[in-house]
Amino acid sequence: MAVDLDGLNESQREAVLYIDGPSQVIAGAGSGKTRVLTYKIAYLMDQGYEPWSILALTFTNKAAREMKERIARQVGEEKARYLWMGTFHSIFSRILRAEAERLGFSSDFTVYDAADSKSLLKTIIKEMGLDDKTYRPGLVQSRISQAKNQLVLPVAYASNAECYQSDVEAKVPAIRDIYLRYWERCRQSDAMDFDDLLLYTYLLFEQHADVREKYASRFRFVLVDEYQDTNYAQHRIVWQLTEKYRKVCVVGDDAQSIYSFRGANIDNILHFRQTYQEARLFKLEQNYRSTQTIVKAANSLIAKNRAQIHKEVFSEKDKGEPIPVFKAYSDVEEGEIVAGTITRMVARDGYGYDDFAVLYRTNAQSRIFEESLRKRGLPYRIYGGLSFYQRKEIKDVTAYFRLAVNPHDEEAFKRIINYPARGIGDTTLNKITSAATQHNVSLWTVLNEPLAYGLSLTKSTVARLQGFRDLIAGFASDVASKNAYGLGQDIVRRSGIVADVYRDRSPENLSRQENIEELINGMHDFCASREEEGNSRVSLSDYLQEISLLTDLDSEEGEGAKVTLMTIHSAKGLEFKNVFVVGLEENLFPSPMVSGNLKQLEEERRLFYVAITRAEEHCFLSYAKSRFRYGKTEFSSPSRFLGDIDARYLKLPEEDAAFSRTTQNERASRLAPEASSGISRPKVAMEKPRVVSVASPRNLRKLSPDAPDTAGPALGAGLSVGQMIEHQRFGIGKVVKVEGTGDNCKATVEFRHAGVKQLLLKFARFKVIE
DNA sequence: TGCACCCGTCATCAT
DNA sequence: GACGGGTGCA
Repeated sequence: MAVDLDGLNESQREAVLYIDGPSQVIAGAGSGKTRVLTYKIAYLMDQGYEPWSILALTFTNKAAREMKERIARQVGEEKARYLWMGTFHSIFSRILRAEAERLGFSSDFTVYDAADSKSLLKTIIKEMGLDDKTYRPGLVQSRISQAKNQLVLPVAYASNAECYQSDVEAKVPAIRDIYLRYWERCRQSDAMDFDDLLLYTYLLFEQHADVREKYASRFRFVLVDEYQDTNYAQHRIVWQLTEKYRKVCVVGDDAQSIYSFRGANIDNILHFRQTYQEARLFKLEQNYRSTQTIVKAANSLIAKNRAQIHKEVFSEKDKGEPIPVFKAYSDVEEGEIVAGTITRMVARDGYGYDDFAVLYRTNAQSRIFEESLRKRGLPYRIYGGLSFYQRKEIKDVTAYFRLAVNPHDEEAFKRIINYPARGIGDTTLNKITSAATQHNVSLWTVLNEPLAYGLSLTKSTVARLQGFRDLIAGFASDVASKNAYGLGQDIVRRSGIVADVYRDRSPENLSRQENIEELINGMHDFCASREEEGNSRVSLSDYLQEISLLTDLDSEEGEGAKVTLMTIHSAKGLEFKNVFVVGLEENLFPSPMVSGNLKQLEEERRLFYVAITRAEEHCFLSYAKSRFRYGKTEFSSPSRFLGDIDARYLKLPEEDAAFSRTTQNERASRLAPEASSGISRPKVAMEKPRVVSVASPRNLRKLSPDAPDTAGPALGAGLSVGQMIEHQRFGIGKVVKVEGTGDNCKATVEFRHAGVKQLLLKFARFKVIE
């Protein structure tokens, strides 16, 4: 089967067909980068590469999933599923678990998220008697993170002139000691933070030549997407894997490098050909996404940056309209303008709500838009900010999960040793911690024999500790035999969390109840889909691995078209018909934290470039003259970036037609022309998005202690012969038989394309469509 | 030891 | 506006 390359333009085709050695594809915004990657992977398989010998590293798991689906359409699902595709972090955590004992970790090691690592640093700083004002945990964390991204280990850090010297200058010389202790403590806890996932992968390959050779020869072709946002560690790992066979293709756009704060190094892409000297360079310059005006406006903006690879991005689509710049008098009015414009365009031009995105610099800006959209009844979804897994009650529950899988996990231990309250307070915990530090063992080890470690405790405290120990040990012994869903339910009940949260019906508790139920239901879905794929038992450990690297973007949630609200960073790689880039003010965008630093200022400009180039048909820019921040109203002036765009492509607010970085003349407080037409419209009553009924057990199962499992009608009761359903994997089919009750309820379904299947309703994922 | 309450502090972007 | 730490009382 030959891959059909007709859908590609000349330069795309060249980039796809070159597979003899290293190559670099510089892909302008909207130039079909993903297209090139998917075709190239399909072509590789066509040329005899086995799917499992191809490694493709993407920026988000969602991007990987979508790419896999696109490839599956070309080469078939049964081949595509064996491709190695995912983020650096998820792929390498898989490899690290397989090879964990080489590094002195167990294969069930915990992944510490940013909050865990910050909390551990706080503890260490306190233990060392350092002042946490000088040694701010956030600062220490970012220093250590930087070091790890540069592959600098604690010992090297201490003797590394550059690192240590700059700490001395910043008057924080003890960071090297904190780093060492933090490193040891993570190992003690059998835990890795996000940066460790890369650093230990590098060390694994560096210290174990056989392991490196194993993976270097397994992955005969390595592709890296968004290469402009890789850091040094990632760059080195790619080198370790490809140095010998030199089959590597990196794709990226230096103009869209926006993650330097996470250690991303734009030089990786600028200097790629110094690393791989024989590398071929391909450029994709035709933009298929946006109107000519949008592309030209973006080009005129990015031309103000100095360091970049020269390219001429052009579009042959419609010319399009000039980009309106809205001036609002306040942040609230900015929200009104955006909501009003969306309402108008939906009513007048027939757009759907999912054709709109509101992009901002900081998450804190989302609230205003949330309110203005809600006021008009427009459906929306916010990405980022406090994610589901960061909520307090969810962290409490998952701390139990983590401790069951890995009892040495210090952060999980501290979180729940006294939640729900069981009479083990700070005094006791401090005794345990200091004994653990003193003997270089984990908290769990001390808990097992508190008296042997010389803890002076009252009889009743010893009994309470024993109770907690037995509780966790009981869960731990179930990890190997029970599936994640069953054990998860068990844990929330037996730990006392359910009793605590269902104590009363206060609004906070109701929301906590809902969240915990959603978590447990999510576990059910997770187990069900893994079991449908043929895994016999899906363990709690599998579940934790899955969620530890999930991001907001990865969750496919909610039916119905919704307006997207997200930061520009999260919008990378996405596209929308209509985009609002909001908050274009000095002291906000560019961020005040970068003022004076040219390199960082250029990154902010690239960020703006990314924002504009997300738009296909219409792009809108806006700024507010005043904004409520830090508890008071602040006045602001328009962002200097507005002046960086060639005015030919903009439609400036009337009174600012002569806008050019000179001062604004203050007029009477009335709306800009664009604004008034938007917000004076009558409210439009919005139809709620139609939701089809979901016949999964999800809605029926409640966790309430008085009404365990038996609540709700028998499962499958809603399904009857003759109904049409849509199954997640088998597609549309007709129910021809329903038998059994409760957990054993089975349906026989004739699918249009997949044939006749028996579905165990307990596991099946489908919805009733008529 | 636990809880309620008050006050001071600190605010990007996120795998 | 949100959260953590400290305090005072049961």
